[in-house]
Amino acid sequence: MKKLKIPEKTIERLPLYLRRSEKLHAMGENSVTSQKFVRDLPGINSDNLRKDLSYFGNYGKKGNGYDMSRLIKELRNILKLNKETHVALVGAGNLGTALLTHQDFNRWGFRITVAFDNRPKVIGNQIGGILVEPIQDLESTVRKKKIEAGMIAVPADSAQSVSDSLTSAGIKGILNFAPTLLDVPDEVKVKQVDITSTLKELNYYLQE
Amino acid sequence: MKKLKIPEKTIERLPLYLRRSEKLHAMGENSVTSQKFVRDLPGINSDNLRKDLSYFGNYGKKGNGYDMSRLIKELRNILKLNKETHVALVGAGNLGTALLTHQDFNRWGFRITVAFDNRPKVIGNQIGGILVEPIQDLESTVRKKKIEAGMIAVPADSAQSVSDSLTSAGIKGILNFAPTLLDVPDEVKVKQVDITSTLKELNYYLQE
DNA sequence: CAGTGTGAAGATGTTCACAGCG
DNA sequence: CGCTGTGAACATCTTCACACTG
Repeated sequence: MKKLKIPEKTIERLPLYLRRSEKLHAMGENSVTSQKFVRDLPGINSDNLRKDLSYFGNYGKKGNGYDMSRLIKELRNILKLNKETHVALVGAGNLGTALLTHQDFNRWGFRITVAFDNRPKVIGNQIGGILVEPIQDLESTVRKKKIEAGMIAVPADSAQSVSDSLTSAGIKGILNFAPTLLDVPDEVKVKQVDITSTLKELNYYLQE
Repeated sequence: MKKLKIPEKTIERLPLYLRRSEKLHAMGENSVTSQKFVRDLPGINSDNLRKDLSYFGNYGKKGNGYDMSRLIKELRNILKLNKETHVALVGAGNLGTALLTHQDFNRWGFRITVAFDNRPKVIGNQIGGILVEPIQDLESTVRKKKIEAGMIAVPADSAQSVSDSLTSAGIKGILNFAPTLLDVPDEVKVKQVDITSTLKELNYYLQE
């Protein structure tokens, strides 16, 4: 087991491993070898799995495999999914609504605590049990409620200004759905979910 | 200029370059150096850009930079965005609705031509100008309308069966929003858009 | 002579192969 | 003796540095 400097690629695979562990656990499997584990995980082989896990500890039993309940616990722990993370949603349009009503987040400790929009028609609505507040209140509310992450689901041209408000309110992570590259301070981590770009990428492969 | 074996990472960046070229073009810039081009493209430097482009041709003028209108044309061409790609959407829930009403796709030649759902309440509705058809009709309609790509926005437990229908109807590319790893024939390219996984990944970086 | 295009060096990520433990 | 954990070999991707051209 090595400490520190864990490859980004490894981190990217951890949620996948967690999902797979839970599935195997639900199927009643207990001791699972790395070989068996990665069946159905396209593009990942047993070496990848073993090496990835080895960065964090010795979770396997030699000659046996990995104990699913143990692995689930370890992965949730590594990904810090045991504590609740409070998330702010900005932009309560179609996508924002989908996110607000997406029940799956809760299972993983993500709680969308507040939502903001700038359109009078939308402000004051309850969506998925969350009140949509005016964008002007963003900074003070985020600060007051100790929100840690933000999701940006606004049109491209306002994404940067929303991002600025979020970061100046002290947010440390942003999930950006707008097709814009955000300029943020170094200590803020941004993950881009750019559906149109992904579709373009897919398109490249579409016509051999 | 080299031919073939273009790195995946390069392909991933092309949509970004296209977006940036269009922005610069709109700003009236014409000849743009690689240095200037990559300002605002976080994580990408001028070497990346020049090398990436060099896989496809010599688009720059030495001592000058790149001509934006030329570059836009070349990139659209490489990504095959000049022809229309017909897309089927499966699952007309909140996310599906967001996708159906997402105008941005059209700009890039993606046309969602048909939508499917299995819930009687939803079937027959028009969303974003598209009629939601019963899932039973998927294979025949997809075949008849020569749909090339599918978007899966159904719950995790039905994603694989939808994927099977899509591929057996001859689809060559899938954008999967369900948190499931799809098992598809080799010739089918899948791109995963897994919001919860991305959020978990972000969460890892969130606490120091 | 500024800035592209590109081999070569360096960094990061993956696969191999096997020592060692249960 | 089977399977993990891990150095070492290999492959891919990024950065460097500079020859070359418009």
